[in-house]
Amino acid sequence: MATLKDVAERAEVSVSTVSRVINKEPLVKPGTREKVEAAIEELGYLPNRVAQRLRSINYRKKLIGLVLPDIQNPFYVDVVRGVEEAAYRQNFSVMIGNFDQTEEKEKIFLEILQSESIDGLIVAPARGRDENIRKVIENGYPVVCIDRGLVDLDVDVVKVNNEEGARNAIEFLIGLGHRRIAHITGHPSIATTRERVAGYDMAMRAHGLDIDPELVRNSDSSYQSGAELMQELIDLDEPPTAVFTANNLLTLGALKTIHENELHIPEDISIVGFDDMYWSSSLNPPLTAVRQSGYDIGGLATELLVKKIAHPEASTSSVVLDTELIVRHSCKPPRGSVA
Amino acid sequence: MATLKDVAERAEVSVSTVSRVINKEPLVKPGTREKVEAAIEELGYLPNRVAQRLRSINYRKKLIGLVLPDIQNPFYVDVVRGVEEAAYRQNFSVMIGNFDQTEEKEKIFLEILQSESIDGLIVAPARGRDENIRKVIENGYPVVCIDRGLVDLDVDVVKVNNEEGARNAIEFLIGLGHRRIAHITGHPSIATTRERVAGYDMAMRAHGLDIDPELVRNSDSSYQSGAELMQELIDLDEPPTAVFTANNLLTLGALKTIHENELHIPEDISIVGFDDMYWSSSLNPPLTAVRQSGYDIGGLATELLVKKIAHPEASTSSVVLDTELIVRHSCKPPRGSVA
DNA sequence: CTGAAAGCGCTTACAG
DNA sequence: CTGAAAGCGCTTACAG
Repeated sequence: MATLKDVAERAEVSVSTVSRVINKEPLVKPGTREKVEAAIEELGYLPNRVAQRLRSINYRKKLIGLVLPDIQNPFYVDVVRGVEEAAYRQNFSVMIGNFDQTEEKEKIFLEILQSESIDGLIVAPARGRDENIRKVIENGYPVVCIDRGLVDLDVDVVKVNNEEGARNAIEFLIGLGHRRIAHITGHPSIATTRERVAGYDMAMRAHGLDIDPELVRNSDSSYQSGAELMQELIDLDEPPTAVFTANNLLTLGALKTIHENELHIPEDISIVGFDDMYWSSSLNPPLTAVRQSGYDIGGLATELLVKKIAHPEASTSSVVLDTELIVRHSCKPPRGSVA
Repeated sequence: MATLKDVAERAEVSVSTVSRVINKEPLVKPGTREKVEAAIEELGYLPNRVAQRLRSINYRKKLIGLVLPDIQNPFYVDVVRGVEEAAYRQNFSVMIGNFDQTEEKEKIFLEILQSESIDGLIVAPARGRDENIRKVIENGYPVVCIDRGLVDLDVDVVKVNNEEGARNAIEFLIGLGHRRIAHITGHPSIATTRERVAGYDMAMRAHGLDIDPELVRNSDSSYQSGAELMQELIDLDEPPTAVFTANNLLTLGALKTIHENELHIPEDISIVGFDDMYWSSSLNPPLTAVRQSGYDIGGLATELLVKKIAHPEASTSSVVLDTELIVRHSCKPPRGSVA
């Protein structure tokens, strides 16, 4: 591939000059600029970003890292799209690591990304207290967290109002007449889990409903555990009339179990899931869900990060977006209710 | 962050020696190696991959590019996982580009990846005749295609036997007694589309069934068109009793329309989709599907690419994997049939 | 407005 | 077995 030097020779100028036109610096005589641009065109020259990155000072490496817990979760796919879009718009490349919920893989990715000399990092921390990420921050990299923050560290974070989202879902169910409302939640060490549980508690208490600990079940946030916990709920002496699932994967897992048990939604049981999917209407019946836009979260996180890269001294800021309850057809009043 | 030089000073050796231990070259005295390793440990040194990449000869840059048409399609998510897994196992980083089915974005990504000086590229071409990819190959980059090849170029490809997969699906439906079987296909310029249509044709003819052109409908492979084409099919004077959808997104779109029309699966209409999903059992009823493993395809493609990077002169090879028909509950004999 | 020179953090012959 | 030196393709002061 053609190099800077090739272009310089062709245009009969120095490499410094070529570098200047590539970087759109103003102090180049128009005629010179044209000669150089012609040479670039003729040679099909593409700047070597690796060399640029090596030579550049910190905030111009034009590479950000994105580290995600689970790329199989459609929510994070939306995040990827949002980040990519925003990053490429500002001429940043993005390197993605998916760590399948294991801290070991998270650590490896974080090291690789630092080795790749990123300008900064967008990450959804595995746990609220995340040593791996703390180390990255100590190494001086700008970091913005998405979806959830870090308990003991002051970082930028872009997230959604989980408590309110959960509360709205539960109040919707209560409004329909449900009293025995179950909640299948994620891993308790994840901040979003605790916030969603808090929203559940708050709505229940606000309506004078007791919280039956049997109805609130933990898991590791996976499809598999959504399926298992739903079965436990169904097997209860007094099963719930409605269930609120704390994420995409849990929802899908619960749905599988409900169908296997030949229970009908919403007649036998109502369900509302946290996280909407573009194909929620393809489920039968169409799913009522709490929508958070992964695309927007990813986009905002990227913009925040890019700003932070340019001004590392700026104080941390956090963005909290609202959720939206999308009512479709997976809920109705419980049997025998007069609502 | 600590550099090679820092480590060298600390260990009181030259940078050459440190470089040798990092690269696991054999000719280092054990004692020296230990001193260096201790220094690396103490400083928390991580090699700068950008510098390594810049300095390295071609096949040691340790970076591959992955360019995908649509990361919202769960099949490609599986591909990503397969590629990542295999790549990191061999100490390669991977940079991902998602081009949302547009040739313009594909071109941009391809340029970025070349600028990042990748060792090679894994790509699912947008179209059978893809000028963007041809250019990359001409620039001398090893390329392996997944899912579909290039019509006029001899490239390595890892794919699935689409014709057979489609044929199996249709024969299953015919075996159930269906005669009016519709096929919602992807964009005709994509090779997989044509192969799947060929499988459909073959099965129909083999059983002496006429192919009603009204029942075979094209689209751009998206969720939206799956939904629209399904509606057209339903609105036919003599609607099909079964439908075969050519990919994930098309299946989900068709499902949405079927539910909106309050048609029951499988009583009113049977459906089998190309592409299985880990949550196919969460659909109601659980979906019968032709399974192809994106994970395996991604993994194999990566191994092939890594080999090709090491031996660019090797002749092209292609791997064709088998599909598997996963029978669940979305199909049954048509009404009034005696099967 | 333009060029010569240094240097980013490494690897790779070349000597010894 | 180890070190000094060149160089990957750029950017960035420094002169002019």
